[in-house]
Amino acid sequence: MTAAQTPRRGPRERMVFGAAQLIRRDGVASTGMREVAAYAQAPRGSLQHYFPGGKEQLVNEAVGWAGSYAGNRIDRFLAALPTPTPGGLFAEMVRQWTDEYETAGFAGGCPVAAATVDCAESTASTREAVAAAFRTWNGSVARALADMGVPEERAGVLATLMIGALEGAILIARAERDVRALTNVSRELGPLLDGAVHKSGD
Amino acid sequence: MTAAQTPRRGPRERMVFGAAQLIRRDGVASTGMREVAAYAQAPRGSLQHYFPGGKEQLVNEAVGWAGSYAGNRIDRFLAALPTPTPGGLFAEMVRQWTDEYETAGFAGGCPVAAATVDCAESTASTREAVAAAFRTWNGSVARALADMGVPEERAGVLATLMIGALEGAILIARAERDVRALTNVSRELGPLLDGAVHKSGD
DNA sequence: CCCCGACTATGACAGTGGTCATAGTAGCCC
DNA sequence: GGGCTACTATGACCACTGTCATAGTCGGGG
Repeated sequence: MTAAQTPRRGPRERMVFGAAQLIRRDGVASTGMREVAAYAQAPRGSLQHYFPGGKEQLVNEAVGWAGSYAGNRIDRFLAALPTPTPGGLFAEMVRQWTDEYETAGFAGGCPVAAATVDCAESTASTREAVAAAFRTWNGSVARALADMGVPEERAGVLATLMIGALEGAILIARAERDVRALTNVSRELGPLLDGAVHKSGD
Repeated sequence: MTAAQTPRRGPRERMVFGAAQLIRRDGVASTGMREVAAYAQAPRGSLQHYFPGGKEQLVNEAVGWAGSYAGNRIDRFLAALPTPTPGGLFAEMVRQWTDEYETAGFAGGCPVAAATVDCAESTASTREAVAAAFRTWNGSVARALADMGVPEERAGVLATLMIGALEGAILIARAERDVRALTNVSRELGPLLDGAVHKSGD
């Protein structure tokens, strides 16, 4: 999961990836450009070369990367599920985090959430990047739900519920250093989500 | 809701309150001590007098204040509800945020969430303060649910679900500058919460 | 060989942060 | 009044940030 473990990518992509990693751990403001370069094992001089827009551009790209990653992840979860159900998908989304927290500790949260908290009011372009990331993510989840038989108009709403509940649970889990909030939310929401399937006549 | 509007309190409390306000808007790292003093209309020299522990202490007290505030708020919501139900309480919790966002704009989020994102990994004492704040808040909600007839062992779990879903929805609403996520989560979770009442034989 | 573009390498700069040191004021008690 | 405590006031310090300027390296095409 660290940048050093994926040296195959070019330095530019490593820096975007590394920025996302550092942001989700320390927040946007506490993540320095020099730190990103060092973490990505990239030369400091490359920062201004690849990101002439400065930190703002780097952060926005990191957020965009995180949004795409989350979206793609949904498709992979779907493919891995033997019999896809909304609750099963949500359980997989949650499990990604419980797995990380149990094996790697509670160091990091969601980079999109971090960027929202730190930049929503101060940096307009980053706020838009965050909104776009949530949109991408939400779109993937909604599409997955629709494929499972959830009516179109409810798929988007439930996708937002899933993402929101997950983000909140991540927050609480990190604060408490306990995955309890994550497992709770998965168990409680599972039946509700499954109940939304195929009830078009509701 | 601003510090300037509540000049009755002493300077120390104004600074704690003001810190919470600034943190929830810009995050912990982007909130300066000088800025807090100016915002609270308190002398800069008082910072080191009242908070010898520095910024860490100020932030921790701000987080603690926010936790108590959120907890007390629950009791007031309960008192205001004609016929208290879990879903009704949750709707009130959500409405506090939709009201703020519709009248005052999307400038601020939850200070506890901001402190979690910015300090969970870097500052141990703040992480504990955040955990305590969530514990306080969760305790108030759980007690309210229990009073409404939710079995004790489920009250705590559902309280965490409510707080988590609310926090996540706040995040998304701020990113999108739209209360949609908040209203969605309230509508979707309401029936689920109400269904938990009085089912001790479940 | 030389030029040129892509990329790297550093040093400097101006701004800001939290914190400390020091001095000053106000009010109360003896 | 003297002295003590609570609080205020300000300037300085040092670490650090994002950004820029400048120069260097390297590889390929003319």
